Amino acid sequence: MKEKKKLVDLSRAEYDILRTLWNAGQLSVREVHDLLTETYNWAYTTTKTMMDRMVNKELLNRESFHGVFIYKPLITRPAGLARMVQFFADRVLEMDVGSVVSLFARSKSLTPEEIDELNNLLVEKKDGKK
Amino acid sequence: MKEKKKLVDLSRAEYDILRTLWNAGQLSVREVHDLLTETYNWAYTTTKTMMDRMVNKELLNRESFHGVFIYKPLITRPAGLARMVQFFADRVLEMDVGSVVSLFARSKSLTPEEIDELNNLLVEKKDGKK
DNA sequence: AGCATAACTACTACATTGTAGCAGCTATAC
DNA sequence: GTATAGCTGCTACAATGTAGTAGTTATGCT
Repeated sequence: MKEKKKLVDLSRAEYDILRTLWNAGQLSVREVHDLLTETYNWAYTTTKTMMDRMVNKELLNRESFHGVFIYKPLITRPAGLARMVQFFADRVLEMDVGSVVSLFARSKSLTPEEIDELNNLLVEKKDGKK
Repeated sequence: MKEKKKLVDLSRAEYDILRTLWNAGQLSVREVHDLLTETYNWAYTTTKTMMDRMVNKELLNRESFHGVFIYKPLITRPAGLARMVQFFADRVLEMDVGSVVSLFARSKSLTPEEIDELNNLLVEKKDGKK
């Protein structure tokens, strides 16, 4: 039996920060901030605080590169997605997660491997529950 | 021009409380608590606190009925859904809201009128944005 | 009728998240 | 070499998540 990886619960803000990092690979606070400024009208220090707390929670990792911190996600996109999809399927759409996951197949936003991973996480959760 | 109704941002917990009320029409704290106990393992007073704060925020209305408060939702289900759907479509699925709304047509969880209302709220938002 | 008990209510409290300012440090521009 | 701009650490305050306590009311039992 594989060790149980507990699914992370992400706030919407945390998810969006992770999202920019999943897309870009790694970014400075400034870069994340600029990318999110459309969505959240945060002060720069707000983005900073968020990201630093996420480092503490081990959602992000950071390394100093020539005097500036560069942040990387520590969880994969499917792992970050799993809870949100579960919630949305169960309680918003009130339909089976499978139907929702299949949407990802149509949007080009996840690779087949990622869809697999997502599916596993969701299935795993369903099993554990019952 | 109709007065602009600003879309509410609901936390997941608030949404779930509203959901039990949308289903039942009106309930006491105790009833909501019992229905949510599976999902959230809250203490009774937690449910109480949540619901009272929602009364202050005018998400719920309450009336004393024979000495016990009965709570009703003050916003409709489509109104409560709109933001969540928008977020999920835009940032999780990364596809057009329309595709997501159409899922509601297949799940029997919304009436056609509600789907219309939801669609209007979402379209309205899109217009305002651009 | 009179008290114990259970349930409900108001009030308070503490942790986390959302949001942001400030002060010190470094690099860069003159 | 000093002013400036950007980065960092630290602090703060409001809202949300989570819950305990104490007072009040209704109810059951004797």
